[in-house]
Amino acid sequence: MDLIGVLHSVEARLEAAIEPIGLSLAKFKVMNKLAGAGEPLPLGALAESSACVRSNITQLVDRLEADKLVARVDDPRDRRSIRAELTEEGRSRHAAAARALEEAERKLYAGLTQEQRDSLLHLLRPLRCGP
Amino acid sequence: MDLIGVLHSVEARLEAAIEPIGLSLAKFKVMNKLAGAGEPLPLGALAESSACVRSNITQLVDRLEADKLVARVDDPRDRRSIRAELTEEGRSRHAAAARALEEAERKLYAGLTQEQRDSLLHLLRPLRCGP
DNA sequence: ACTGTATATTTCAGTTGTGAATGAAGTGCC
DNA sequence: GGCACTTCATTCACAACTGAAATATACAGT
Repeated sequence: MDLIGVLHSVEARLEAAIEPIGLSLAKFKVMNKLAGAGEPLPLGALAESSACVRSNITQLVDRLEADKLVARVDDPRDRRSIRAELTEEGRSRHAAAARALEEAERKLYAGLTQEQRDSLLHLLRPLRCGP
Repeated sequence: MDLIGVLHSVEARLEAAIEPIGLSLAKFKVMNKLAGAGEPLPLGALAESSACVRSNITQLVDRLEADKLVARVDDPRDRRSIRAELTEEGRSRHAAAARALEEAERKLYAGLTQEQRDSLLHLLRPLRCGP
């Protein structure tokens, strides 16, 4: 149960790192996928790669669109599909947040040697996904 | 999978373990403190020991009260204060959830030796509560 | 006793998540 | 072509959280 405490404290630290940029971890994760893809992505693909429900992405993109960080673009080939695209402002805010997160992650792991980080991840592997 | 991802999946497994009992992890944690104290606790004390904001406890207790698992009792010594108390049903549901969580935790750690569990917790310690 | 000030809870608005139900659009089969 | 079936996104209602503002009570100091 202590694992959960660590989770929330780590998340809070990362969240705090990008708060001055006006982004949350949830918003950053979506923007990060868009930046990585380099092209507009369908909302369903975002939901799947984020391991969350579609309606969650709908609402996140709603807020990102209100922030003018992403735009919805229609897909001419499949009129059901709607793709999300980073705006110019979105790209620069994402870049700033990525730098801040890198720095925060560096500080986070500062208490561990590279060897310890590796064995931490190795020990965690058997915990993920049910038996 | 990264650190955050693994820890979220752990949380989801624990959540799933008590879902059949009709409890969430958030509700269980509050009830666990009440069961541990053995007496009604002020909502402010619950908020502090849960490391969350007071309004969150207000709403959690609202839902627990609607479920008839917890009751609000007035404090005659300080009429600002309201204390939460487990009902009979609350006590038995808490006991059932505690057993289910123990079992889930046992399964969770099944892939690791006792030695590995110890070193996992030891490695996680420096990640909490940043410098 | 009165006037601040601090404390305890609540209320409200907003973020992030889930799951069920809806509507719109593609796909396959007869 | 018409029908069922799936897939896409959205809407709605709710859970769990935060933080700001409101309310009620306690407890000073004067």
